[in-house]
Amino acid sequence: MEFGKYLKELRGKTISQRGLAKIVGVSFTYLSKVENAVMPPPSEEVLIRIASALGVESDEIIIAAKKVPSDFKNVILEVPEIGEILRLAQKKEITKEKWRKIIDILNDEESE
Amino acid sequence: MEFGKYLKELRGKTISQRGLAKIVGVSFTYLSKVENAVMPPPSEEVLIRIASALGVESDEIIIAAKKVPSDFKNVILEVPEIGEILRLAQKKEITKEKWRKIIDILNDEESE
DNA sequence: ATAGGTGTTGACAAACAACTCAACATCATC
DNA sequence: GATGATGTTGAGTTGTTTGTCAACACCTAT
Repeated sequence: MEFGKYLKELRGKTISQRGLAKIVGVSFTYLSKVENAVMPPPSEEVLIRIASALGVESDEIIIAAKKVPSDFKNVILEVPEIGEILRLAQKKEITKEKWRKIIDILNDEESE
Repeated sequence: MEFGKYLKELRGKTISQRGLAKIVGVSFTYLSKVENAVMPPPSEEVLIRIASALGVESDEIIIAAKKVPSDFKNVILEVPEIGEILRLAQKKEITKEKWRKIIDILNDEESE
């Protein structure tokens, strides 16, 4: 889904462009252009403020904007294994089942 | 490790700034500044050309430049489970052992 | 019909990213 | 001590990001 529509739907139910713009600290004309894809999605800072204003997870909105959240970036750069995982996930189609197993391992408190 | 030093070491043994610059298609003065951290690391395109000129993996040099390789970015945005994995890896310290298990699962051809 | 609230559009701008070019300094070597 | 190969530095350039401001158009209720 395209970011503009995503934002428009998310905002439309609750608040006006001017209202959100005021809270977030940008101009409402800017929001309009973003919603209509006249302009690309905002910077991560602005996205985070939008998320908190609209009550959604900031990761969600940042990813909807097709950006990599910078806290993700930090883990990727620090943990070398992540690189290998990403490379594998890219090459082969990984089943839901496998992902579930993996997440189970990460969540497992016992084996520590 | 800082990128400038990394590049200087990598290049220094084999070739001059002018030599590398010629192959890569940038000015040697630029390389000098990058090596001395007067300027930030180059764009991903240039990093990739440097990698191939120096015979290293491009992911390695891109990560050394503290950037997220764009093929990584694609997987992250497409596979929602990755987000969850990154979030978990960020919160808790994950043991090498667990990472090994995970990579084993991803490599496992049998269970498919 | 006008006042208030809404969204859209065009033109512009500041800050940053990603460089180049000219000039200079250093060092080995012939 | 001139030549050539190397690395450094200052100033400027070009394009992209990330916005702003002024003006307008629409719709609704008074």
